[in-house]
Amino acid sequence: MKSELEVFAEFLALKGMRLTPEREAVLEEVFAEHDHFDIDELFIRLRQKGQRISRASIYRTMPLLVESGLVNEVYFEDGHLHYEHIYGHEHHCHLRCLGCRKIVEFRDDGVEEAEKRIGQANNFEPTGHKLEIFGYCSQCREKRR
Amino acid sequence: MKSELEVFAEFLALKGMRLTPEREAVLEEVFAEHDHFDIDELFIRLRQKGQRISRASIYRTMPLLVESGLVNEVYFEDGHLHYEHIYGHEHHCHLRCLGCRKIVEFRDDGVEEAEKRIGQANNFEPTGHKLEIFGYCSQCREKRR
DNA sequence: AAATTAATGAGAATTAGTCTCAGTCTCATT
DNA sequence: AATGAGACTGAGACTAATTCTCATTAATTT
Repeated sequence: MKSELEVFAEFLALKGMRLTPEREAVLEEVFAEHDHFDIDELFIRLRQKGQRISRASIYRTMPLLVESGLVNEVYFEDGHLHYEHIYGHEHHCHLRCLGCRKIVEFRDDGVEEAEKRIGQANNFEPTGHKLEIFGYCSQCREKRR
Repeated sequence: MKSELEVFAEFLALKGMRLTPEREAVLEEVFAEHDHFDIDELFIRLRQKGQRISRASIYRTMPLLVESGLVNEVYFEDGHLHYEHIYGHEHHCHLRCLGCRKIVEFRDDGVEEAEKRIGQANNFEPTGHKLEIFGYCSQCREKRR
């Protein structure tokens, strides 16, 4: 399997774009931790590691990472977008606890099938889906009693 | 079945808040058309109907409508949130065409079951879900050939 | 009616994200 | 090694969505 760097390099090459140190730094940091993140977090993490990168470059790089299929926009909350890296991970969706805001990833074959079924029923050719289930985790359920 | 106005009035009363003419106008306009909308559209529609309401009041009212379960945040796009009224409608999710941006509503029992199943598997008590399926509608599929 | 409380509009403030532009870097060609 | 074309960068100006402030108004309670 190709490394994310290879994937990104090929993607950029195909678009006649360059793999610059800044883009590489963003890519690396995005894959450095397995957690959802937002632009500001990424900026701060990069700065802490001594990278001298501007916010503008991060904002410019993110859509490229999304377009190349390495990264996903997970949700919009607190007034800004949140991302996750997805390359190298099986497709998954999210459970979100309305109490503590914890997020749990899950995988479910039924949902994959539903995508196909619903696509057919509506004459759509599905390319993917995003499912969020809201609710309360066991701890928060306890507290609510 | 209660009217949306009754639902909203009860919700507000429960929170010690008032059902003002402005809040009522927003509520009414939200249910006046069955279509997704954003704040600005709503503001313009209200103005066109002669309502003298400020954007601030609309922004203040929307979270109340969402919290009371009458309205849903559908998605974040073009830099702002889009809403739909849901009270009185069966729960549904959305197919989104990546070509023409058309949105089609669908209902699927399998997804409802998946919600329960996934909740149980992860020790969550689900209260709802949001599923978006991305893809291409038949027209856009043609064009892409 | 007075006091209290909630809500409003207007516009200032904030914030995420985009855009501009002058200077830099890369790379293919001389 | 120098050149030129394009791609890329950072800094900060800009835009647009949303929130906040505050003086005023409206409703409710006393």
